Amino acid sequence: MSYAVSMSTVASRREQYSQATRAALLAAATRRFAEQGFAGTALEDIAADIQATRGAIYHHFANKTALFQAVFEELEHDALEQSAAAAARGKDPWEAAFLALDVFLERCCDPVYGKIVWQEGPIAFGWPQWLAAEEALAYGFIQRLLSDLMETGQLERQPLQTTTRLVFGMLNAAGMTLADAPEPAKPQLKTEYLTMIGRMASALRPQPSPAFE
Amino acid sequence: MSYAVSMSTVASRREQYSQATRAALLAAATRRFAEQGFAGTALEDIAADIQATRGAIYHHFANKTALFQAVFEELEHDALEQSAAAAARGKDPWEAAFLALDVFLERCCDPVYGKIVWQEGPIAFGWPQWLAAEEALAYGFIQRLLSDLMETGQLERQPLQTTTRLVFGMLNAAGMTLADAPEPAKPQLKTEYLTMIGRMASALRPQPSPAFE
DNA sequence: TCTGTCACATACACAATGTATGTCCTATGC
DNA sequence: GCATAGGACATACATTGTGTATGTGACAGA
Repeated sequence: MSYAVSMSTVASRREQYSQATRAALLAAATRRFAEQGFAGTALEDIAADIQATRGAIYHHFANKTALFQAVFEELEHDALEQSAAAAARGKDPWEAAFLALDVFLERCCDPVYGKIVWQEGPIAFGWPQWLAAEEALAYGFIQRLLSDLMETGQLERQPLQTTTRLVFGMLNAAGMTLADAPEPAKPQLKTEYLTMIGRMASALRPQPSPAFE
Repeated sequence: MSYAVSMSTVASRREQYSQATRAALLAAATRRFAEQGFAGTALEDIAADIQATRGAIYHHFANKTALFQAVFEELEHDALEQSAAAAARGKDPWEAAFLALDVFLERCCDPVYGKIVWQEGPIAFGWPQWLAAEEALAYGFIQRLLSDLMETGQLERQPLQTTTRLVFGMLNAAGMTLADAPEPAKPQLKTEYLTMIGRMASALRPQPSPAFE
């Protein structure tokens, strides 16, 4: 190979190896956590997948929860980026919200994402801390979308927190269900959730005046 | 100890003592699980609360999960009974649903119920098994309410499973939030959730002129 | 080539669950 | 009454998994 110095600063040989094992650990942990859950996964097994020992894990991560958090944040960060990109393509706040919703549901059809972020997340962190983590991620994103809708008068001015939590709860349900569903049933389920969530959210439009769109 | 007056007919002295410790274990476990969570509670501590040892626990329950399940089912069974009683007072399916919702939200203001059933439940059982347990309890109850509404033409005939999961998801969010909320904020929050959930559910009423996009 | 340090491996301490066994007390048959 | 069986626990032990402390070999810099 060539002198591929892709990193900003010189990536010394040792650093490269180190980052490679770290990435491998993340990949192995992702698979294990998705398949066996957080509690059901022993760090020993993750290390063995890499042909390493738990020492490697504890060198790179403070503890089991920190490892899970790294996995979690990587997945959720990517998903959020995709949703945000989709939302940006919307011409108005409503279209933005629906585009984001569509991408989100699509993302949840990946069982790894759905299981880790929506099922195992609250288990690993505990619900309150999971919600706290989400405030900076999906939850916060939803809140901003809803806030935009309210500010522009396209959504009835309801208590923002409560509205956000309810929408979040619906997405939660959708995500978990899609993550658990058998592969062939997913497309059908996805459109069902898309429609129904849309209907419910539309109930909060100022004056439903159905004659006009 | 004095010669206690024999209570019910066939309760031998040993059985009485046994049932008393079992009940005490349930009470102690309920408190511990609610305060420290499932994972954060050691069986040793529960036993110590009763001035007993873990042997007593393992005599009455198969394992830690079974103990939690007993606590869980006791709470959820009572809550469900109250909701069902409220629903029975409704004159039509819609009123029944709203009365049940009101009682449910009130019940969630008890942090013990909210924490154990809605927060710790999925943690202790794992989400899929938690949902499976709920199929016979709150989840199943909601499904019957919605099914009634659809059968009588008071709710648009939407996919029942999907609708149920979404409503369940909203109740989930409401329950968790109320369980976590500081005491003085609860009444206000409760009315907010009552209103908003009502609004969203009403979006599924058959509309004379449905708006389409 | 020497040395310090980084990336791990090894070894150990500890906490918690679950199981196997022991013990006392109560109910019951004679 | 007494002997015996079984139930309600307590005690002791095995196992598993996390987290920490210490050791070691390779790589970078001098």
